[in-house]
Amino acid sequence: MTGASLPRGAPAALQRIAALAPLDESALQALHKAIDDTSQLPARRELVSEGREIGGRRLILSGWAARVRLIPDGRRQLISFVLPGELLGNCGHARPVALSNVIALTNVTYCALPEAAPSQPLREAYEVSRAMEEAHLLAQITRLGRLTALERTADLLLELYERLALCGLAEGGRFALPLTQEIMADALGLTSVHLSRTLQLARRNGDFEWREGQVVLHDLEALTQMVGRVPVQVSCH
Amino acid sequence: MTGASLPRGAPAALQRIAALAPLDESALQALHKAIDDTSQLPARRELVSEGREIGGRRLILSGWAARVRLIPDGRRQLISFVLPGELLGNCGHARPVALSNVIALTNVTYCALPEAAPSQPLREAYEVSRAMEEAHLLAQITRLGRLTALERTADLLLELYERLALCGLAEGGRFALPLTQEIMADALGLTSVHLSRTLQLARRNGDFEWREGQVVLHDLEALTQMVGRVPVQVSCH
DNA sequence: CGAACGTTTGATCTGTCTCAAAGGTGGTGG
DNA sequence: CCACCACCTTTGAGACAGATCAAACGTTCG
Repeated sequence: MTGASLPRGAPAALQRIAALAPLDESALQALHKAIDDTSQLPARRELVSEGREIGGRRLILSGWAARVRLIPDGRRQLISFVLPGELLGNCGHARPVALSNVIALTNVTYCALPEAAPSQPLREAYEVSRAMEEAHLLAQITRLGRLTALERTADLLLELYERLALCGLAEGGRFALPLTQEIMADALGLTSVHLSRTLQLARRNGDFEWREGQVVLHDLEALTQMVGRVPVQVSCH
Repeated sequence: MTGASLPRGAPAALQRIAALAPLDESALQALHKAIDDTSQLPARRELVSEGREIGGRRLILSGWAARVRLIPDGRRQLISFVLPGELLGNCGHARPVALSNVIALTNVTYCALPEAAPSQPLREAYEVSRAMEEAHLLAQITRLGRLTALERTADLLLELYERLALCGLAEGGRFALPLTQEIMADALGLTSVHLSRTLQLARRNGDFEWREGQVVLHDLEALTQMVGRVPVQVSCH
């Protein structure tokens, strides 16, 4: 088994995986073994490219990535973020093809994940992770389709907060958001100019702040109420 | 095995399933058996309700359904359509919870589907269907986030055309669209008033028409080009 | 015939985009 | 250590897509 020091980000990522499904000793062992062999990718580089065969399942250990769709005329839509503890290439069928590009938004550390035989606890964790991914896509759809700029922004920040909290990267309404406003705008279906104004409005309202890479959500309850948000729940035990 | 007459819609639905993955004799047999026992649901009734445990995998044999998200203040976003040959409750983990409501938009015929053991060809079909569903969600996100009203409408109609064509319900740029403009507007993130005007614009342009439940896409190539659409591809054989 | 429902039309309002320029800020090289 | 450059954020003014509110117009159906 691995020595005392895990790679950067590994504990956080493991925390999330372990929370998805109860893992037995052999599953944990397999994960530790996988994490022994990590890779790095600098910001702006592609992790996955649309239309190409998917390499295999990977786990993000640290850093932010995003699924991106490009429109021929230059417009760009960010489909979803991929955070530490979350998976890439988590498909079930043979020879899957990537449905979108995935790019590193910051420097990213990741590792390959082992295949899991059916009925192994690891398989269950993969499946639950996949269901959560779907839940995030649904949330993104309602954001873009029916919320105003302010609501969209608040809702997305709340979602990111909840997701980061799962691996201990957010707490007390605060977390690090290492992105430019332009990227965030592409996720929200807004222009960066309008996002800038929206953020100012939120500050004036006292709803939330995002400055110098740090987000502060002043009142989680109130914000959740304001955007009519329901927390993600994917399975019942 | 079943007699000569299959339930309404069954051949179309089977056509799509069989195209997803090569099915062996026993898989086809299992499907036929499942289809022997169909259920009906009238329009506007709920097939699945958000937050409740999912019953099991179901196959739509005929009619249209939709996944819907409701916002407390009355706004409504239609996440995706569920068409004949497509699946409901197609999840992989234990005790899954519904992530959205699903309502019947027209009268719907459906049947329960059997569990498929891993490595059974049926399992592969389920997985491919699931990947396609994800592809449709991504498409919906880019539509809502980055396309104009006219582009959104054209893009969605093209998608529906392709999906319906998979089970022989669309051909030559034409298909039946048995919905109200209001429902379509909820899918497109528009108001029904604006959709009405957008449809008129499309008619004037000669791009496409939708009257009395019938859609005509005049030039599939040109339309596809116009909205920068890439056809859905989910796996490579 | 009237009621319910869906579509169309008109007038007006507003949220967000567009284009352009001015400020920061951090990094790099001289 | 400063000057410069690249990149990000902010500000301003104006344009436009789409929302809103209201009413008229068709259908269909009891």
